[in-house]
Amino acid sequence: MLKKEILRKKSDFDAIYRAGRSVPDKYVVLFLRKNDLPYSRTAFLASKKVGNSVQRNRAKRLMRESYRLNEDKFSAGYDIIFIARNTINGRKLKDVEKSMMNAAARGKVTGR
RNA sequence: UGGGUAAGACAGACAAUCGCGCGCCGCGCAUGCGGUGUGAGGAAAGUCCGGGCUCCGCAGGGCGAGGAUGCCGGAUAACGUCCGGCGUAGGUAACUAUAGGGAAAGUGCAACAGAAACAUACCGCCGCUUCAAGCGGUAAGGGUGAAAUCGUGAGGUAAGAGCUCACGGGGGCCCAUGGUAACAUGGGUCUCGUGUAAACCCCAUCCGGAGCAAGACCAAAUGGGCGUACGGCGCAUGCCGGGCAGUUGCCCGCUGCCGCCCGGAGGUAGGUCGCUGGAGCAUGCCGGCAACGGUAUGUCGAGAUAGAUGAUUGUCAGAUACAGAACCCGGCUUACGUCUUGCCCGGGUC
RNA sequence: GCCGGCGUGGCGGAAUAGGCAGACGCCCGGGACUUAAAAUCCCGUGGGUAGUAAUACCCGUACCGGUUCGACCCCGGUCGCCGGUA
Repeated sequence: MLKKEILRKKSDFDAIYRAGRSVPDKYVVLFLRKNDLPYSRTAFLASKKVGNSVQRNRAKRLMRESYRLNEDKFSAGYDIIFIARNTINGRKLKDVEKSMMNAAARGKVTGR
């Protein structure tokens, strides 16, 4: 994942939360918005509700890995925020991956 | 074999495939690509103490305020930490805990109860005047309280009282012995009424403040400010003049602009440094009961910036709790899985 | 990451140089008034045990210890919540 593909500006986050759509699922919630760029940008978040720093780190890693394994299935040109829910604790990669793809399909960002 | 107690170790390993941060090498204008090396903890946590480092303040020194610490000796860069002792408390024991200076320097407080809480006489007892009652003596007995004039026995007395004596207990002072010391043991002598300083306070020692979001450097776009280049009138939209450009070359007229550009400053977004080689780690030897110190040899073990260690499968008998570096060290405290060893108490067997 | 503050019944909030915890207001429950309700007035209101009851005892100030005769208060530690800081 290249550096330019990581969301980091507060203005970008605000734009996505304000103008984007949200798609909840069992373990993750997606916020997404078209960005008019030839590539997609992503961010992986886990709030303090998820748990301590070890649990938050693991949640983000599982989401990042799920996205990496399925990156080719996503359409380009979207800003996507992946947010972990506290139900993610103790889950395996396969569960998270399934939940993410489920949400992505309902958000209509897969295809191609 | 059951229970207890103390000390210590580890924190899954290996293989395969996919993937991540950083360093180095090669290729490439570059985004990058390939190779190779390396990559979280014993608590990384809480932020409770102590230092380094940085900025601010400060001539040097002293006094004061405020805060911290508080048996003795040692260790250390320093500490409220650690080690070895002493006293006290708990435990059958191994062992553990300990903010443990000063209450005859002063002040405050001690609710309720009780006569009285720092000086005191309610009941009682004794004596006298005397019917009750009053006056005086008394601290043995009763009663209150967390706390009330040392305990037991004898003498003594009107009744009593350390008033006197014996034994015991506490405290002050002096002496001797052991110990660097705290202190311990023994003797002599004096005297027998509080508690609280994690209440104010006194004494001794220590402390300037803020923190890596400290701080240093580079620095875009847009807007604004300054300098240079444009004058006058008007509060101002504006008006007059001047300059430049366009309108075919020139003049008038008309239109547009009053700058573009340049210089330097500030410093936002962003970036670079600070950023990891240090009171470092490992092993051996020497000194010390120990904490620790000295010395020799070897060695370099994260440095991210939305934040890098993950996923899947297999094997090992089985398998992981608490938990993720964010400037760096020394401690303390708290959370927590497994294993080893010493010691203590009890039970069984020989 | 760093720096501060707070924690008391169901709720908001008192109690403070240590001495009867829960004042006061709201909510809630019961009663009066009313045809019924609202408003108003009166009473009750932390938990447990024993008791027919009056009442008695024990535990309760986020949690765990310490100092003290005695702790919401003083001291140490833990947990949770809130705020500030680029």
